[in-house]
Amino acid sequence: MTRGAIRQVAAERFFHQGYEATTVREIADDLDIRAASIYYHYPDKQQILFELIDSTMTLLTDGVRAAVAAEADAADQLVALVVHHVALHALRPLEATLGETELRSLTGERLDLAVAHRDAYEAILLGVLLRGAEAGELAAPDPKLAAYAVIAMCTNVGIWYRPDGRLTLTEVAAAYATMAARLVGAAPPEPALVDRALAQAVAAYTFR
Amino acid sequence: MTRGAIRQVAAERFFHQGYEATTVREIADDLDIRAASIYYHYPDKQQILFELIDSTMTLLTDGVRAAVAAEADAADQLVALVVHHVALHALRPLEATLGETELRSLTGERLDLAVAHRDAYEAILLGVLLRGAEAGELAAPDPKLAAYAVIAMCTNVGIWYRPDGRLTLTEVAAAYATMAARLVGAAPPEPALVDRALAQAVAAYTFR
Amino acid sequence: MTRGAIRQVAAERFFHQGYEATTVREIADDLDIRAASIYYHYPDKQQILFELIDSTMTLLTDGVRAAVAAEADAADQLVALVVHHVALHALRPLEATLGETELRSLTGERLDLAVAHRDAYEAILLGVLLRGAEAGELAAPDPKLAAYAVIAMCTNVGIWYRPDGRLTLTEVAAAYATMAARLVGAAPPEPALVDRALAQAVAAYTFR
Amino acid sequence: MTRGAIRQVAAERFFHQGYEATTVREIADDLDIRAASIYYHYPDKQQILFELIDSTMTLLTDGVRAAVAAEADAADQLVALVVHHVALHALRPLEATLGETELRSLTGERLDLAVAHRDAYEAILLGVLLRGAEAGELAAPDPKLAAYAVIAMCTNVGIWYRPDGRLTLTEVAAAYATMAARLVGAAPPEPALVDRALAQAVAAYTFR
DNA sequence: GATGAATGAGGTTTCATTCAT
DNA sequence: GATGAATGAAACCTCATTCAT
Repeated sequence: MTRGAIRQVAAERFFHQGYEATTVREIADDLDIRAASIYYHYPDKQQILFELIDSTMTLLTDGVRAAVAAEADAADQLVALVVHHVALHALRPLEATLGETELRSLTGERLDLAVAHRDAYEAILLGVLLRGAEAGELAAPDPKLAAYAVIAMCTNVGIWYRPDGRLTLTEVAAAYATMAARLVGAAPPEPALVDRALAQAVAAYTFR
Repeated sequence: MTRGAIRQVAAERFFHQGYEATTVREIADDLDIRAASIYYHYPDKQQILFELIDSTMTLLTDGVRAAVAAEADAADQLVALVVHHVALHALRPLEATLGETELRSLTGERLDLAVAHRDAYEAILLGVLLRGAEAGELAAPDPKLAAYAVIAMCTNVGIWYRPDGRLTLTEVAAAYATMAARLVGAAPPEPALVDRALAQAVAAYTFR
Repeated sequence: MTRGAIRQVAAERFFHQGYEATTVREIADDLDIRAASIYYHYPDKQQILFELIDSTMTLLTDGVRAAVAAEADAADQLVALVVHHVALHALRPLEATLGETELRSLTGERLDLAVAHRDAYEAILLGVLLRGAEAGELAAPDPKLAAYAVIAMCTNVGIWYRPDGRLTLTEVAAAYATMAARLVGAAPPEPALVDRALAQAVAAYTFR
Repeated sequence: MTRGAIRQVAAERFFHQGYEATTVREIADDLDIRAASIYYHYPDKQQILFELIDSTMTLLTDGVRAAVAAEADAADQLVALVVHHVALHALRPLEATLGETELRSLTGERLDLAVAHRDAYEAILLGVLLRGAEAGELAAPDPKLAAYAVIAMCTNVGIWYRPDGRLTLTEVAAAYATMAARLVGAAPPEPALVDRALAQAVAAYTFR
């Protein structure tokens, strides 16, 4: 479907050049259609970005919510969340990264929606860390800072991960789960937990 | 000096709106001068961005190199580096963040220079982690990933830190040093080490 | 019939926004059909305007010709013409006004036809005034100017008249007949004459 | 001055083609400058139209207000107003006509201002007719309709008047003053009154 | 009869940049 | 040092129209 194809190539361009530096004509050229045709499918350029950001955020939030609910301990919940976050950014780096880097190009209601979405996501992680701190399971110097740190380091995966790189996705996910766990004073996760969460995540975030 | 004032307000705009979304006229308006006047001081818009990025990267690299050289253990070197990185991004968030978010707007030789600079900086951190791993002091799952993770999480400070926020710069620096140390399997740093490194950093990165 | 419905809503839009500012899509939207469907019924957008203008001009010219022929005195002929003109613009303001305001959007042969039509209509009025002047019945300062003035003032009715307004159509027609008669130095018309002409006009210009 | 020259050629185009059908490029081409240069002088195309309409309306309102204040009888005031209105539309047909035909292309605050202006002008005429009716000097069938009729017929002058036409401006003004006076049941004006009002109007509305 | 999809042409506007003063 | 004026290039977006289904 043309609509999806437009989102696809737009994601590629937005990721590499940025939203502002990408022209509608470039997107059209990539698809061998004329710029005007883009406007049959989308009301404006920003809507393409919005749908990219919104759908990916929904995907991640839904996946993470389920993964967190499936674990009992805060430490395990953190691991599940990290594995999901890393997996999404490794499997769909284009779309996933836009939610961070191109948010500022949204305006008005679209910006409000995306920001609300992002805040809700951060609240999930913060909730885990706070409950873990109360239960004495986790010992981050400061839960809020730890939440920022974990999200920042995991989001970064989208920028350098390559499917054919030095490390497999499993290795990367395990490494980040370990780093995140240690960062908040918890023991490294059982490999089985990482594997289970990763299987879920891969199933949820792989398309086509 | 007008030249510095231009950099100042440009940094503000680039940080909040992005380089592409900022117009030369906006920068001029902020200074109550005319857009044409900008071109007496800078050959083009990109040069403003380049100087902002280049000078800040130099500042950080120089500061970090000295701080690392002053410590013997890899763990202490990591702490010193983290404190410096956090301090720069807390004290000069505008310029420091641009090196990450707006790099892609540089082109040609200016891009090459900035990328080389960034790579050199990452090499410092990676060197510390590798030596620490060899010496058995540090136990990151993977030094390269740990380097990425540490940089990403510390750079993020520039986005949320406020001088009048909930935590003092000392508390933030200590928290990040602790998180970074734990992340690579080391013990939390001595407060004295953090204080010493922070004092250096504040002296180096505070102007005017 | 769709063809008539298209003319209907187009008239509404053309009247309020102007021909140029009205899009084919707006017309289609008003009818809950797609823009492409318009082109099954009309070869192009201009043809809709042309038919609107042409049919209304024909209607008026025919009506006026008959009404004028039915009276003997120039003064009575003028009154009959004014009543018809006012009645058409009051009863069918949308279409009637377009002949004045949107003529310039026609081009080529369609413009020629419409202009010829308009000139023929003006010639009827001018003929009445000239014959009245010759016969000593009327005393306009200048018949040509009087013709322009009478048409302009009567056409204007289409812009403000509302069926549920302060004055009835009969009152409006009588007022304009009086003003037109006086303007050319004639006595105000017999009410019976106005009523007779108006009855004819209403019968001719009311549809559906 | 370029600003004035832009208004000048824009008026020409707007008058003949209509605002919507006129492109910024056409205006620029007429002046042998590039389309972008228009935007150094005007923030947008609509502002050109607005200034054209606004300045002409101000000119007319001021002129008419003074002319009306200078006469004692309602009949004389009507004559003065008609002479001014006719003179403006004869001397500056382009700008004067736009206030009628292109008002609908204004939007937002600019529309509100222009409409308020037009209403204020109509109120002047209506005031004269109402006072004349009360004093028994005038006998229009309906003052409000008479006001509409007078304005419509006089505005129309802008469309056909040519400086080198069959009639001089004095003759045209006298003819319209006579028609307007008769239309409201008054005697034709003294030639001296017409001449006096016309001299004022010509002085006020002739530039360059 | 109707329409989904596409598009050529072109419209308004923006913007970095230039240059004479 | 500064700027008024201008502009080439190009951006986003609109719109009447076409055509295969």
